Amino acid sequence: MANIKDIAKAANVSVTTVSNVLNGKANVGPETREKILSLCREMDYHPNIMARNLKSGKTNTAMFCFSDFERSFYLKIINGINDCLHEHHIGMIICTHSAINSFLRNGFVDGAIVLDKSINDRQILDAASQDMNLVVMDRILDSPKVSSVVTDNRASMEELTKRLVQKGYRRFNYLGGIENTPDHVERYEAFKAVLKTNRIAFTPDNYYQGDYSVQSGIRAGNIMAMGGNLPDVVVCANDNMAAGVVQAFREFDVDVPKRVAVSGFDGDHMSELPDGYLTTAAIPRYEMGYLAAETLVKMMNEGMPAMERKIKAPVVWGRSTR
Amino acid sequence: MANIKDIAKAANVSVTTVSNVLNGKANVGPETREKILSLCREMDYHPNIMARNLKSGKTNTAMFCFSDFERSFYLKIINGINDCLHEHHIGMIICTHSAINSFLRNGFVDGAIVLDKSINDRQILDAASQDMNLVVMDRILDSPKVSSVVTDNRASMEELTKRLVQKGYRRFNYLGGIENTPDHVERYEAFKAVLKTNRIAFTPDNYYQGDYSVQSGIRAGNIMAMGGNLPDVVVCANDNMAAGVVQAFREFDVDVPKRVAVSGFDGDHMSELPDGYLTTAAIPRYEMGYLAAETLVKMMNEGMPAMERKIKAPVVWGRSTR
DNA sequence: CTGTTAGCGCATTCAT
DNA sequence: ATGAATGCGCTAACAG
Repeated sequence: MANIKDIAKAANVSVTTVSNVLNGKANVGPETREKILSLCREMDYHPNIMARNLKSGKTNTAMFCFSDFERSFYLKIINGINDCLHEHHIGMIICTHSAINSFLRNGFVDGAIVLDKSINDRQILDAASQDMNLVVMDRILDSPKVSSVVTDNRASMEELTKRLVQKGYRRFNYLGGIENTPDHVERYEAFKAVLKTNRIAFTPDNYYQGDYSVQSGIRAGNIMAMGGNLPDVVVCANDNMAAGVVQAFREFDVDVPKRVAVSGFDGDHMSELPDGYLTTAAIPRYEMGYLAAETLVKMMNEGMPAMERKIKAPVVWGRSTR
Repeated sequence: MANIKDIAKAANVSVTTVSNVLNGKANVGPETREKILSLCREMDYHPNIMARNLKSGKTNTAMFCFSDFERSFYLKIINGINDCLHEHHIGMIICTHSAINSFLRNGFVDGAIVLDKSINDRQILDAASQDMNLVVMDRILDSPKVSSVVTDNRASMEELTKRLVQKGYRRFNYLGGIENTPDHVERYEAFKAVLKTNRIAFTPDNYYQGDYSVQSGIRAGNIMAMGGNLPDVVVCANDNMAAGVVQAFREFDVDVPKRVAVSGFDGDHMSELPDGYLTTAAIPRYEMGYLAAETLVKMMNEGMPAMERKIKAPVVWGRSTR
């Protein structure tokens, strides 16, 4: 592989001149520039990135850290991140939990986007204190050096609930997720707030406790159907549970949406229900990835201070509601 | 960030000694070694990978190149690749078509796994001629320097068909994919060979032409049902088309599998059919990723010559067959 | 407009 | 068992 020295020798100039041409400096004569450029093409010269990085102290590479390979929506996030980074000519490396510590410290990357629950806040703050540019997804860190990109649970659930009310639904059941998780709290509170504003009754009887799993949705659906506690609509804290509820209702011959409507939250493809069936707040995965990357790039390139971005999940209407 | 010089100074030794300790050389006194090691911990020293790479001429990083972010099974492949590379302490970077040329030439990676149809054979052979270690997936290159990992279409379709015959199916329809694609040719030929061996009749009437899409499956299914040409089983060249056939049959109240059984090929999750419904040859995505990575690592580390690996897709029985 | 020089952080001879 | 010197390929002061 030809290096800059070879080019310089062949062109009868110094490496500096070659370097200047390569980096677009103005202080090079036109014919010298041309000669060097054509020589580079002829000799198939490509600058050695390692050397360039070593010199500049930067790598022009960002890392995306995640751990759950089961959820296909990660691919969409990766897609968004990749597109943005590529537009800015920044390389992307992917790593999982086990690799993060080594990568983060040895100057292999200039920044990272972290979406990996197995990495705790402490580790992230540690990395941030070493001047690593960081963006976390799906969590918020109380640090002025770490940006975050999260779903706007409140606004999204608010809109979903509002529109359900507008459609005429009055008797609501709510199937919550794991208690104390921010997702649960925010979605549930937003839901209750809208009902309250509309003076629609909501009692503890109307609340069911789930754990985000399809199973817990089935359980809750069974209980509702068997107990005869069938509302106009069951609002679920995520799609999985909504799928479970639908499944349970099917067993009991409870027509969805004629007898009871069902809504979810997430908007990812599921094997349980056909695409487009479930009314839900669809988290825009690609866009969130893109925005996370964009945020990171601005921090890396322009020294932008850390910021927090909440992304609203648009409501998608399916056949599970009228 | 502390560097090797800082450590050497603090330990009152030369950088050479520190380097030797870090790289596990034997020629260092035990107490000196301990002192240096503890100093590294104290000062939170991490070797600068860029410098190390520049020096060694290697990057210890591999690249996975793909382009289709819509297909969720890519995540499984990535998972397999990642696991293998990580076991060997090799970093992984992901890139898409647009980035490959720059990455491949400037010494940013030591090798690459390519699963991107928008990259043509020529580009790959070019890279190989520059001593880049390469593994291609889902295609075979006629080059002694490029390894390949592909699905063993013949063996898989053979087994699937054999087992269908064993189960008593005698009247077969076949729904083929796009003509001249290796996948189509290999699967179709294997299918026909098994029927022939078993002296089971198969005429052009029993062949339907599809294009791998769900739509083309629906069309074929409609034609079969409307024409009254219903066999015991429809063997499809992929899952998508099988899903289409099932859907068409449902419209015509043709019971699957009681009246007609249906089989597919691929084994990826689909939104059209519930998981576990379709009998199919399930391509082991994770394993193929892992094997591709393993092959690459051996080429990189042990100079293993290029090789070709065919991976059999195990038959998975679902409810679409008896 | 062009060249000389120094050094990024590290591994690797070759001495001692 | 330890150290001094050299250079990987490149960029950037500084000189001319």
